[in-house]
Amino acid sequence: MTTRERVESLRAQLDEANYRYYVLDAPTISDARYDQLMRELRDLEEAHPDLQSDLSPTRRVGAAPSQRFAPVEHATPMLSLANAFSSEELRAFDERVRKLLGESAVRYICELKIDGLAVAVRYRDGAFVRGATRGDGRVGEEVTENLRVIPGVPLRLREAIRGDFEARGEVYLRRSDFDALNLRREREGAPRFANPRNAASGGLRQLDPAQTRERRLSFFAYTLVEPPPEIATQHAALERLRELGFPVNPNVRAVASIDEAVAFCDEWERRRDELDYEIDGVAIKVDRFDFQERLGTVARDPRWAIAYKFKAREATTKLEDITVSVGRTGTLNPNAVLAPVEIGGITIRNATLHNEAYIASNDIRIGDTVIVVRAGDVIPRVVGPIRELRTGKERIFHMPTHCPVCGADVDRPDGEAMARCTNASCPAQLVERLRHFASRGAMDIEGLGDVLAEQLVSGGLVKEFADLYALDAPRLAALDRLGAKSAGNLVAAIAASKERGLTRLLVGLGIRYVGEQTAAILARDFRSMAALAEADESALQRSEGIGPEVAASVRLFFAQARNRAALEALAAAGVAMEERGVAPVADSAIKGKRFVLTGTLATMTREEAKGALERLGARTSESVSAKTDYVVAGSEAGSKLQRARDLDVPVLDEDAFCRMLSETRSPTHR
DNA sequence: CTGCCTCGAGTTCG
DNA sequence: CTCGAGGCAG
Repeated sequence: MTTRERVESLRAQLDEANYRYYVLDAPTISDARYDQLMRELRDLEEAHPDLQSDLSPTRRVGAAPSQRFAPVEHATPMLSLANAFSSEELRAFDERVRKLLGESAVRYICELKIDGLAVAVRYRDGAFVRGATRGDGRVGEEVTENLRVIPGVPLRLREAIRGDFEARGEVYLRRSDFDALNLRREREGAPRFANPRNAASGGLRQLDPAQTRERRLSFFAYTLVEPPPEIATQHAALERLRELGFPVNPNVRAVASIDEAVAFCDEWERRRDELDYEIDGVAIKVDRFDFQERLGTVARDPRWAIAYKFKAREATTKLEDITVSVGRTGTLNPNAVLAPVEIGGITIRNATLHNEAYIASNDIRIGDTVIVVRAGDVIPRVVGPIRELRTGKERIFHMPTHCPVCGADVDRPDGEAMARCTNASCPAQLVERLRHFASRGAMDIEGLGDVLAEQLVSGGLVKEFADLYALDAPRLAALDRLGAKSAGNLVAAIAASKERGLTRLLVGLGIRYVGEQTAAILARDFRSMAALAEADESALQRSEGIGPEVAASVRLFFAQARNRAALEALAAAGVAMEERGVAPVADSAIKGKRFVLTGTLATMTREEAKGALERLGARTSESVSAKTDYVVAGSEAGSKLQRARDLDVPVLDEDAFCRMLSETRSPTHR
């Protein structure tokens, strides 16, 4: 074999491996073998400069940086699609198409709309010669060298088509590559990217193609420009693109009616999170090219296709300010004040920014135009700025050194993420603690929410928890916006809370590391506040799940004179200091089983379901693991249900769950 | 020491 | 719901 033949053979093997990996998704050689072939080829090319070629897989490492991106005129304009936001609009589109064509039924092809950047790639005699961004559709930017480093873009077609050939598609970044990229940047101290599309867009427009390569961009082709006559439909064109060596998205469906297209849209709007890349809708195209031609294009949009857009999950808006609030544990929480923006039917005005480190690592500045997402989790997040829109007037945020409410020093212990107000009687903390004390999981005082807590503290009526129990209706009615009737209801609710029992009282006190579960264990093992107050750290650690940190925190709470006095005042007011409530059933079929509740149940609240389970001796927890016995999934169950399936944990729907409850209960009835 | 598993804390809108 | 961090088993 001559050297030239060996070089050609290596290139063919590497191209084939690439095709099997990126297009067929079925690798046939190991990464190590691939690297070995690549090394041999590189060595041969270095030794024989006359054998070098732009089309060699070795060139995917990235050529020398270019000075700028030259404008490229698209011979055929890169069209945009008209948008539809509802099934009604899709049906109207279908009617118009059928009327214009005079057909009673038209076949469509449905393709996922990948959230990336559209590009055009040109080939001459089967060899990649030029790539360009969409630009405004008529003129784009030349990004040939950047596209060359994207493994999914074939450098040579699998058939050497004579003359010019052009395909179009989407450059995008997989979620997994996006996460890895951000992780790397975080380690390097570089700001995170807000979303995969921005990272891909920036990556493709790097002057140094080697930088583009590091982003690990991917590619899907979806358009064959100027198809030959024997290719008469879009689905045949996709098939052809695949044969030629382009990655083509597999989630495509040819349908015989608009109803099926609507079903496809609904299905993928539901399933969009299953994919490793982001999609923002579905492109619906008339399948037959002769029909497409007859329908033509008006203004900028073709009349033969429409883009169904999913409900938005993100939007851009202005970050007008960052305010700082004080939490019940004294944490200083930065909040984003946003110009109101609608995402998925809800208007967002505020969002948490967590802490100073989050703001810095995402490079968020006051005055920025920011991207806000509201994904599967309902709570919106500010994920990052659009740096291109900066004016230079943006301000970097710094955490205040003094509490914005009481003016006390702010402290941030080494290694901790949160800054804290050091004043234990800071009014803001008092309000938040009071709210927590009255909350559902704690003393459950109905009618005592954030507004009233604020009024009680600022009006000087409550300085510690016990003061609540001295309130009477006339004094409450003196507060703004509280009538005689609601004042009476509140007094009754406060009185009722005296009998909640030790667990809930412990939760309400807000001892660090003591939440619902830990409080329940402490109440179970120590039975009374007095016994708990006397327990030393080693006694506490004998309880299940209590380690040195929690034990020390509990000890510290009871060691402080102020807390002991507060507890005495509560006891004097008549608040129960022992565990109340029902003894669990001695024996039942589900005793000791671990349940996780997720989603919304129709016939009961999550709290009620939890109570019912606990009375039967079962345990509930918040996260699904291999130790979980059952997951109860209501409607709109989220990631926990997914995890249950991954771990093969039995899943009960509401019916099955109710049956289990009643069957378990009946033997204990007489 | 490492890798689960679990808990606590903070979170938005209507 | 997600993150951070404590508890605990191997």
